[in-house]
Amino acid sequence: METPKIFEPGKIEVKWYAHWMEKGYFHSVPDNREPYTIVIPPPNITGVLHMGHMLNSTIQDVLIRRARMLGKNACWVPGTDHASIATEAKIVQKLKAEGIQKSDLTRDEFLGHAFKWKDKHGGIILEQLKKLGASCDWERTHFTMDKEYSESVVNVFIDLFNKGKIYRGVRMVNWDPEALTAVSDEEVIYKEVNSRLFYVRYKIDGLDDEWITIATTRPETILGDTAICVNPLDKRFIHLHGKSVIVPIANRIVPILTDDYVDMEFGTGCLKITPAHDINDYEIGRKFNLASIDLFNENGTLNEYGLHYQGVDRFEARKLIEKELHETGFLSKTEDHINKVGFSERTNAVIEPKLSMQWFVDMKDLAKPALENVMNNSIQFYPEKFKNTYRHWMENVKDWCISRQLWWGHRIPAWYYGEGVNDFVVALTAEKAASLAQEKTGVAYKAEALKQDEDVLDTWFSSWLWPISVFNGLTQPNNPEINYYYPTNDLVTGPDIMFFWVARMVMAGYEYKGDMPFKNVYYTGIVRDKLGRKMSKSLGNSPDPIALIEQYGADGVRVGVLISSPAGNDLPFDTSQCEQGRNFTNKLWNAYRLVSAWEVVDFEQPHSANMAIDWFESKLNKTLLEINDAFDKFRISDALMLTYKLIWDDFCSWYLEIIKPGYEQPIDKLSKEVTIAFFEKLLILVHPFAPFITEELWHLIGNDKKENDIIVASWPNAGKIDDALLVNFNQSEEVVSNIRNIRKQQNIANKVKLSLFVKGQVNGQLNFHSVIVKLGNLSCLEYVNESMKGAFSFVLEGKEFFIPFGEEMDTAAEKDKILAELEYIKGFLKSVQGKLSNEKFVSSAPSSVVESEKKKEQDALSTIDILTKKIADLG
RNA sequence: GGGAGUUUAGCUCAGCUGGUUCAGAGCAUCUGCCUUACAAGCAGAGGGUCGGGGGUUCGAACCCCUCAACUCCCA
Repeated sequence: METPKIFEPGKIEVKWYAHWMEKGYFHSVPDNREPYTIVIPPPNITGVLHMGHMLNSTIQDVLIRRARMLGKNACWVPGTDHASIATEAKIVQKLKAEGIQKSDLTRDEFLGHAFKWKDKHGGIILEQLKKLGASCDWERTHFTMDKEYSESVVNVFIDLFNKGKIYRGVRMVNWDPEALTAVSDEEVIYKEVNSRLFYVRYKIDGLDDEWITIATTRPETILGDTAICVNPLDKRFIHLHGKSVIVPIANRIVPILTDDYVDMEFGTGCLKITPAHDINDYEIGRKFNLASIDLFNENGTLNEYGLHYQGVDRFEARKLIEKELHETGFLSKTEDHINKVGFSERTNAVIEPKLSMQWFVDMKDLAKPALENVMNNSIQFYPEKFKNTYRHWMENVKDWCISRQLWWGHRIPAWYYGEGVNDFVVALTAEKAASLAQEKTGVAYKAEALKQDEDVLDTWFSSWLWPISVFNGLTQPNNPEINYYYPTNDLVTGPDIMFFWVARMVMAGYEYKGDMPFKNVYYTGIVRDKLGRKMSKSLGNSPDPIALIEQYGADGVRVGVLISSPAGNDLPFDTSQCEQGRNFTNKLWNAYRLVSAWEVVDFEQPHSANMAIDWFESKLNKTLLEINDAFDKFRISDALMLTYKLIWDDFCSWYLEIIKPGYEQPIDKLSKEVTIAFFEKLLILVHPFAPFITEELWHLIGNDKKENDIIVASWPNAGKIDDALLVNFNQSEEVVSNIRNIRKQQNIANKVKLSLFVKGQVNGQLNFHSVIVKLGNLSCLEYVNESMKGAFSFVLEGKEFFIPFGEEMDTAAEKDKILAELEYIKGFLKSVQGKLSNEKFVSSAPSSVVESEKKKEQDALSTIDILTKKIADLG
């Protein structure tokens, strides 16, 4: 049966993935090989594959596959994250659609629904990764809420609490009124918004018709004012020091304070203080011991302190209060104003600073080794520029709010035995808690009488243990697996989760393993669309990766996403890149078709083939070194491009064209064998990038019988490199290009054979004589002592090449061309001689540079000489 | 407001310690070709004051100053 002209990826992808799985190639167990470990950044359990995952996972798979071929024990641990806020929101939404309110359910009922849903829909993304070819060790798939994993998380909480690094307290936190939970500082995204600045008059208490005007962007919080504040140096207000004002609407009397925090330039220079609803006001409130009036319910509506606005949403209340202030004459004016507002990373709701009782991790000690070991490159960042960002965060790290008012997640193991703020103990089980409580108070408690904290932990409080817990390193310390695989080698992730995740894994690594969690962190860029916009579900500008795989093949897509994506740079993605990737796989396919069709006959190897083999061997070895180097530096795109060019240009366009016998002619045995051997090496080099087609070709090309698979083939070692030969071949390429160029310019058909004469070849033939004859389609290649008249010519490396004219050639055009060349070279000579006649250059430049300039001068002079003669010859 | 980074061909990017690897690559474009593995291809070609200005140097894409634009991080 005829091999199809076009590579069809669909069927073979399924076939080979199943084969690899069946053979257990992805599965790793500790042995005496060197381990190479990557833990996947666990995607949300509810997630579907998007372009970011594509990029990220392809890179990881490339690294893993190459490591496997290098003979390392490669282990890529997959898994998913429970993603508490996102998942809970999804489940709440889904229940709502079924007419069930979360508030109508008990915690256990809700979790029942959640787990059912997770079992049904969770982990779709892992199945999608398989389509991409990801060679994860699926037997090791973990989920951050697995039993043993959860145990680690809870135990870490208990441990940090016992070490005094976790505390509970009332603090100003970022409240998400939509998700109804506190979130960490990192989960708040600040954006500039167009808002308005409201100027509101407050009457001075005890004085007749004396007013002071404040400026605020949040008039709805007036009802929570417990002071106003001016700068002590502000002359405008000195007479008001010590006085009080009456808060409009609330009619409460509050003091005028002085503090240099107040910016005299901003607004009116007079600030209202609402300690419950602004972090800066909160600080001033603490300083002056002010009362805090919390105006809002958890969902962002006003509570009883909102008086007649009770139950109204905060933004609606802003409008209504503006109206009331206006009607009652308190509002003196409003101005347009741009300010920064915090939004929830998850729900996009406007964050409400809110005072509440939460759990925190004290980060100071944890940050120390985490900062140090990144700065001293024990842990390497690629690209290095992210070290700056990392350092800045670490040096200014704030305590981490880890409690979330949700149900989906790891429940905080704190147990309350009374109503007092400190009436709790922290323990794994209620029974343990009961005995601890007894120890603490001297009173006997029954386990059932204790009430467990209702909150769960921040998702990242579990994912920061990922590199340890996927090997059960906390529940079974020093087990053989953790000892073998930890620290892992490379982490591949986006810079957007450097603080959420990377930094905290480093902290947990040093705290619990006394060692780094990984040696290298490769930060990928963000995948953007052609217009430079971030790909997102809401914009609908993200192509469906699975559809892309179906269209271009998994290999094509993998090559497409990697071909222009250097570390840390954004990847402006366009499907044309997948097209390029697919074309590349097709090129490989057709190279195979050519080689496989050659019929072997035992006869002497042509000289040109012999030369091509010598050359390509050197070329391949040299490029292999470059590819290895690119990998070592995490320059994955470069490694791919080097591989791409080695195959497309060097192997297909040059090597195969030289080797290839004439139409329906057989090939000699040796050439075919060597070509197959080259092809196999090339397939190995492409395999990390394009696993499916390479496995297919590997078998088609003859490895089927040997029952070995390319996925476990050995990465080649670079053999000898003959640099002189490479240089020589380069020159021959140029000769051929020049011949082709003359053909093109003179409209000489490729089929017409030409004669080529060379002047200036001192000893015998050109190295690649036979190659030039073949690729130039020459009838003869001869060596002469005199310049030829009536011929096209070109000059390379001091040698003149002549192709005699046919009958009617345009000598005038040829002459113009040479004249232009002459002009150029004269200009060049002038600049070189300029340098050489500059005494300072000659005396201060290194001698090698001066020498090379002198050589340039000589070359230019002789070329000018040749060209001048040529013009004369043309008449 | 503070900090970091980027700016090189139409697009995406290389360019290491200032000097023949110095102006490069891939894609795109243009021109010939359905030449015998591949038109998802082959062969050629044209594209750049290296963001602007100034300086240091015998010599600057590279070092310094300055301006501009964009991006990211933090508050």
